[in-house]
Amino acid sequence: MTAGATQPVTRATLEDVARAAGVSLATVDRVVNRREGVRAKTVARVEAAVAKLGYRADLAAARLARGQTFRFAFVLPTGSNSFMTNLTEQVARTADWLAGHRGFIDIHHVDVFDPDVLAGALENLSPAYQGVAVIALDHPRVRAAIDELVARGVAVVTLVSDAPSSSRVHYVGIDNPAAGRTAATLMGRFLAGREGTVAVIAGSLSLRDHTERQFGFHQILSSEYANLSALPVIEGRDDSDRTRELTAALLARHADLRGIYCCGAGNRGIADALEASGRAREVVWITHELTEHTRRFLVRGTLDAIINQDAGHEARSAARVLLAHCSGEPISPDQERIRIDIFLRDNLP
Amino acid sequence: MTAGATQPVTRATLEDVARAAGVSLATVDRVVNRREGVRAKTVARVEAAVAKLGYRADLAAARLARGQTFRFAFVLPTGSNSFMTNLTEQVARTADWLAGHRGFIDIHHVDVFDPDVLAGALENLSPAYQGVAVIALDHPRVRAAIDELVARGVAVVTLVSDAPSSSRVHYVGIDNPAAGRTAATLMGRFLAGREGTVAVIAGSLSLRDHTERQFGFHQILSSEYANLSALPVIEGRDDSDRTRELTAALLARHADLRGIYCCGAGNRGIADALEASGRAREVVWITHELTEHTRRFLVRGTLDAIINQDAGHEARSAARVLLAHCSGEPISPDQERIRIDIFLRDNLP
DNA sequence: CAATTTTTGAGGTACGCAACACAAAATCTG
DNA sequence: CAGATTTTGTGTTGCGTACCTCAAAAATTG
Repeated sequence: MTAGATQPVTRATLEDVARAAGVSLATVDRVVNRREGVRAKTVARVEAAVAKLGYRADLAAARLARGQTFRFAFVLPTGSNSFMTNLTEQVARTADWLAGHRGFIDIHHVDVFDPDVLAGALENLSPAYQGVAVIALDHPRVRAAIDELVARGVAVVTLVSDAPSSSRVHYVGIDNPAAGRTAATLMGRFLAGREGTVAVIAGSLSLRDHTERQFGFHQILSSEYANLSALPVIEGRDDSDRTRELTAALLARHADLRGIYCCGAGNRGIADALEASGRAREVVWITHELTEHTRRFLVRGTLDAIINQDAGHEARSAARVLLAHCSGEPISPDQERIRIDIFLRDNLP
Repeated sequence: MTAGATQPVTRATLEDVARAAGVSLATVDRVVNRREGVRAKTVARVEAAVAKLGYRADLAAARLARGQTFRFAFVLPTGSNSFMTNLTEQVARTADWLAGHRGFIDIHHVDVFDPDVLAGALENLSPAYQGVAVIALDHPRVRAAIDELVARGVAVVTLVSDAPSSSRVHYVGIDNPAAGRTAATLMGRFLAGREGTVAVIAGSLSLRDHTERQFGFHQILSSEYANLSALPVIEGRDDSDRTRELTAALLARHADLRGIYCCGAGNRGIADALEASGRAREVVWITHELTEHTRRFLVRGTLDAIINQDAGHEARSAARVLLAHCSGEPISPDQERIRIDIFLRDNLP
């Protein structure tokens, strides 16, 4: 039958607590906001009343009274691959949402692949920002720039690509080595005992996320799937044309090529080369990031699986974390953990 | 270099808009809240000012001024399998969050597997609720109870299990046929051409979600993987002991059993039987819902993949949808879409 | 143009809390 | 017990919006 505690219809206010505890509003305010100058005995009385009435501060009223506003900068790449375009749009949507909560987001586009340019952008950021989200590069100058921002009291979160040795307060993104391991397990299981070689294509090995994925991939492939041997990593520079040529060469050179793992962009080139070779159905191809292109390749059967990070989730999470950090609220780690999504043809969103 | 529009530091208020449009605060209020009695020309002037200043209502202030509070009921099963226990906890956490936003959630536990009991519970729900989230059963009486609630102006969302023919405003959960298809694709690919039989274990075929998963699974298995033939569906009633015996019998009877797909609960029974048989590593086992148990089986290698729906996401999404619906705000479909997660050993959260 | 209707303005209150000033009471000190 | 100190109470203001009343101005009508 219907069970479950029924709560009061109206919420208790600070005044209710004051009345219940037999003290004044000011004293209750001192207790709840942990200001000093209240005897331990009185604190206990107030806290008892809070517990008894189930008092919860009205966040809307509190925010209004505090009257703080927040300004955040999102530093994103100028580059325009599908994932980054999508991420930018998701950040814009998040900005729209934040605008209703006294928060403003400015999007700054810089060449995040050049450490000096990126570090320079971070150094020149207006001091008006209370928080910064940045697609980081794990480079000394960038690290120093982040550390300096943090030292100035700015909340910095890294987005998609981390700088773990910096003092950023949070990393919003996936565990890239784990993503690589996931790809390797899928590859190994899809190939189920067949012998041959597997190619790994990265955008650039100077990108921490690509390197980490590649590392995770090799780790599992070599330890668990002795039937498969990995070819040396190829750098496609996230460019479709270059990647097409490299893939075509691979296919021509290695008759025993069974799989391709691409841990960066340039997927259109791979698809072209695979389909041109006529071996699209027999070669297992696994790549990252769900875009309109990769979706098409997956549906068509050229692509076998997509490892994805949800850009919308990342944008919202970064904003939430910055907001929570700046207003001293806790975050719920559960909600902010970015998952490694696996998409097959059947579970595409 | 650093580009990107820099926004004003302080947000525009209603007064700013009034000043800019050269009208009074009252008139601006009439325009933004779509009250009547304002000339079209004036409306246009005000709207121009709103656009120019980029005015956005301060949600905190608006909520405070409106002074509305919301009461929602979550109707959850009394049953205590791991997934439902987790869901209940996630709903409790969500309630905690909502409490800060003038919203209250009462959790009602009922036997959702009995249509009459569930319908009765819905019918007897206090009229004080503006919204209800329910793990539905697609049954005429339940449907009627939902329709009546909706007719009374209550926002109803179905959670985890849908009643598509009812007039609920939203379904928070995964696409179950697609989940079944996903499991089948994984099964087919992991078995990569081997011949044999595959068992399907459901909780009960009277549960819409189990039926739908099973349907999706068979659909793909029969059309794409001719090497595998599915055995008749077994009903384990989500009970570990019963499922253990059934699984043990399956293993004994079918030497060519290559895979097990479980679209319900009772996983501990399957694990026991599989491990006792000594065929745990060779039989591909795929199941639903990440729990402490299934996680253990996956890490150990007995279980090969988990199809999951994120209970935390579902609880939060249900609350957000109800809140948005009751306060007339739009929802962002993107954020409310519950994904079909695939977990392998490597991408466990 | 006067009478009527419509539109606009001025002003107020309330929401729940934060933040502050200052006075009153209680407690402690020598 | 006077004086100093700590603790508590009273009171106020403001945040930005919603919603209300009543009067003034403007537009429309006969």
